[in-house]
Amino acid sequence: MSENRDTQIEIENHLTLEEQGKCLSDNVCFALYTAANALVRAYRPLLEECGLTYPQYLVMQALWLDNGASLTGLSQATRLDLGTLTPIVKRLETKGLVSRSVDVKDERKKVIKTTDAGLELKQHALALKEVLLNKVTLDETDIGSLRDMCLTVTEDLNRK
Amino acid sequence: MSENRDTQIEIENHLTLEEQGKCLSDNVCFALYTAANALVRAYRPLLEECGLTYPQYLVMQALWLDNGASLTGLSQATRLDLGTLTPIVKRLETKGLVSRSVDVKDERKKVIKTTDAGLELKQHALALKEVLLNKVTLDETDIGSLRDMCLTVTEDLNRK
DNA sequence: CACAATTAATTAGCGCGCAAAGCAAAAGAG
DNA sequence: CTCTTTTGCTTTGCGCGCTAATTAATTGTG
Repeated sequence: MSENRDTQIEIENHLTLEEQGKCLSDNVCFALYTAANALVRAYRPLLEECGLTYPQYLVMQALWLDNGASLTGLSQATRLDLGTLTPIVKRLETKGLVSRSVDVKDERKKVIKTTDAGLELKQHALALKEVLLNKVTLDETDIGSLRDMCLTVTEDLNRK
Repeated sequence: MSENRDTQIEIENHLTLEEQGKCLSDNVCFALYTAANALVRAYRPLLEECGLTYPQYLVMQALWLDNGASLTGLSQATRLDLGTLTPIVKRLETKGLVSRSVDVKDERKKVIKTTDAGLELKQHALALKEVLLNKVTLDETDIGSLRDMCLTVTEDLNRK
């Protein structure tokens, strides 16, 4: 029985090569990937009220916290690539939620500012977070450690 | 002091409308979204050895566990939309890793099978998971609860 | 001061991820 | 057996997310 248990541990810990479980759900990677997709999918109908997609919502949140940020600044805040960010911010500009101007001190930089309309969205949009979190059956403590573990994973994977 | 503490709790628990923190990292949603992006990004160079993207890798894993599945079956296993899955499987077919044939019992269904080349990838590809997990500083227990919480979130958000 | 190196942002290209619309095969209903 | 409904898959359109290549402004160097 002790040997049997050792074999189990061996399988669980690193010998996942051959039959690492009976379904994809046994993988953290799959679970993480799927949860993020589910998140965006669940947010979609809610954010539609504000005319935003989830990534656009992220950018707006970053601007509500730091209005007038540069694209590079937004890239660091949202952890989105510049090549991803440029078209997102352009779409926000088209919607009249954001203004893009050239930084007078450094003409390479753009200054992104929320318009009045963009600022008006803040209350409504941030309230949606509660709607979504209310669907989740995890308690506050678990939510907190889920967040922290995700941040750890992100940091670990971005290093090197 | 007691009143002060109540205010704090009020802010943390649901009054996130006004200043819910100083940065996006305070949000589970952002943390989850970002971790999934980091995951795919970190997997990219590793999976390149196999000529796979992460979603393609997911489909291959599903097939290694259940060869001959239908598209709908793969959709349930991978939790990916059919509209997402069709082009992915076609690309796998183009790469010679998968075959697509019509189910003789029900001509609406497609039977997706791994080719010999697709089966040969299994050992190499599944080993990459360890390479990636070794970068993560969380211990086995935390990885397990991260996985479980992600699965819970997915289930919660997919309901209704 | 000229000139290489760096930095900020844009663009093109590819592969998702999903909603919506469409189509053909199968199952149900009368 | 016809006719509606359902099921399985495909296609289109749009918005990411990122890599790689490009452009322009700034900084660093001799």
